[in-house]
Amino acid sequence: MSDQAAEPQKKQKQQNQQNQQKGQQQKGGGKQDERRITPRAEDYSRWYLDVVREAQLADHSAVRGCMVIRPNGYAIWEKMQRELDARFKATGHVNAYFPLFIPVSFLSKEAQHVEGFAKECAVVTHHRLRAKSDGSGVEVDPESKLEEPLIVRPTSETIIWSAYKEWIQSYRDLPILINQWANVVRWEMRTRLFLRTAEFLWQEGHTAHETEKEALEETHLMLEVYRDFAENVMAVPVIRGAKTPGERFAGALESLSIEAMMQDGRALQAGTSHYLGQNFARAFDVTFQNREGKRELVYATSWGVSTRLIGALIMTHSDDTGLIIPPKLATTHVVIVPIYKTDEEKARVYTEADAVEAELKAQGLGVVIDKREGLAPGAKYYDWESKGVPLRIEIGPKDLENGSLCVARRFVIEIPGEDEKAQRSRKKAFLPRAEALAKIKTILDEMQKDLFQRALNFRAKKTRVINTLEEYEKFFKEEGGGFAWVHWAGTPEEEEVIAKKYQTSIRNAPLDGQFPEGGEGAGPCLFTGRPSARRVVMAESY
RNA sequence: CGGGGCGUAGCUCAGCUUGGUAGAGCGCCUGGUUUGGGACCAGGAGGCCGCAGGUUCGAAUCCUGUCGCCCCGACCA
Repeated sequence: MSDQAAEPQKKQKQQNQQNQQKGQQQKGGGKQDERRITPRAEDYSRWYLDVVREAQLADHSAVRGCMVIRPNGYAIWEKMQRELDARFKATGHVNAYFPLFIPVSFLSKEAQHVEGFAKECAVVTHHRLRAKSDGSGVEVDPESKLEEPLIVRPTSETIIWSAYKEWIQSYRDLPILINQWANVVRWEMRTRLFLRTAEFLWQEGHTAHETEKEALEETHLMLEVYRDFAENVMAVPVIRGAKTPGERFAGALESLSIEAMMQDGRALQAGTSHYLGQNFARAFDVTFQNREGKRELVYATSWGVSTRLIGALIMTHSDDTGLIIPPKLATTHVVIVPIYKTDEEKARVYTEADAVEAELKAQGLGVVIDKREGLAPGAKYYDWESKGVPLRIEIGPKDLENGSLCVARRFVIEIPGEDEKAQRSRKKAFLPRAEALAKIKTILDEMQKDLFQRALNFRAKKTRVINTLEEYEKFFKEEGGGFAWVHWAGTPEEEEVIAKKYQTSIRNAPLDGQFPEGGEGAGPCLFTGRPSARRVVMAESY
């Protein structure tokens, strides 16, 4: 046990030593020594951290479990916000803001809710510091103890429903369709940048409705908004479905999710939409007079996506060179790298680069000219590739002479067996200037589609309809795993047993229209043999 | 919370076993030569060796305590 635990450390140390030696032996050496990103095949989770670091998306902060989102990472989040917010508004929602702090007593008003979140709450107990008697700094002033402790919101259902109670009297006050952009804190034991951090940014929608039917429709509508965003903006294919009772949001009657497949075959829950029934209305005594004049409890939904989406984005598209940003989420679409030898060439190349920049900006594209001195063009290529910029335009003396532009795509769809050089030449094209400028947007659109198609192909390759336990075990233990479509009719207890045994879990029970060939219809549960009406998706997960 | 590991330059780490002038690579700064896939030369800046005690003529190194971080596990809307 202890040896196993020590193993990765040892490995890392050895490797660092080797790298160091190599570096010393062959100074200024080849690509191998310049490698800053661990290949996915070697260590997927280190690859992930390397990509985040090289693209300067985020850093670990001085606070345990919390990250600093750097400008490159925040720019992606801002784009996501803009796209999502427009979709929320288009479906009739408005934004508002509720407090960061929630009285402890609020949380406990909904029994399941408090049970789900109690173990990961940050608690505020005092409101003042005082100087230490030995002058060595400050300490909590015991005199300043709060009468009732406050928790830092892990989610806002309780504080929001305490407000809704004040707002709702009649069916005429419904529906309430509110979204909040906020940060929340969940004191997670183990964290990973973007995927699970103690504090994260998200949006949370909280709606109140007259009827169950209307609330359920809202739940499905927002799930569809998330699907549309994931697939058409992030280029991440997702499976929509219902969580099992054991995996439901604390306090929900139904939890819907979108699940995406990462490049290691594991599933990532990318968004959730919950039907909360009358649970929170009951907890906060929120009733309204309905059309028949009778008092009734309000029906609720909540739904959210978080900065975790950035993790999904990375693990769906990026490669061993670094980040790949889908064009629709990029703030910089094109980087221009000038190439020159003499000062005279430099002046001419810069003039052309400025002109190209202006023309592309006029098309509404984000453009940067990399005018850094003393960096070889190749170094700049690697730099921008690791940051995920979709397109690069190289402008050199050759282009000035020929009236051409060299347009290089960040990626092309792989052809099996193709070596790196061949792939590179497929990425680059010398095009007549006018044609290049006219085609940039088309190329970006193509790339957006290619990313989605590539992810879809990958998921298809790692998806299996499975009918026997032997096959199931083989799929996950020997064949690298992925999404297994199986029949399930077990209890929550049985679900836990299976999860422990195979390290897999039920991601969701997919909604209609998504079943793979041969995966439709009823059958016997894979684990218990009991009859099951439809298949669920099982996978290892993040 | 249990088990393991690590704190030395901005980053990755060596030095510690056997105490004696603080090191390497990358990065950074200056100047020059370079520039179509990770340039080179020369010069330079940068350290309370996590923190607090102790042993010693002398501590990055030995001892004690403490704080922090990472990994494995448990936990995880």
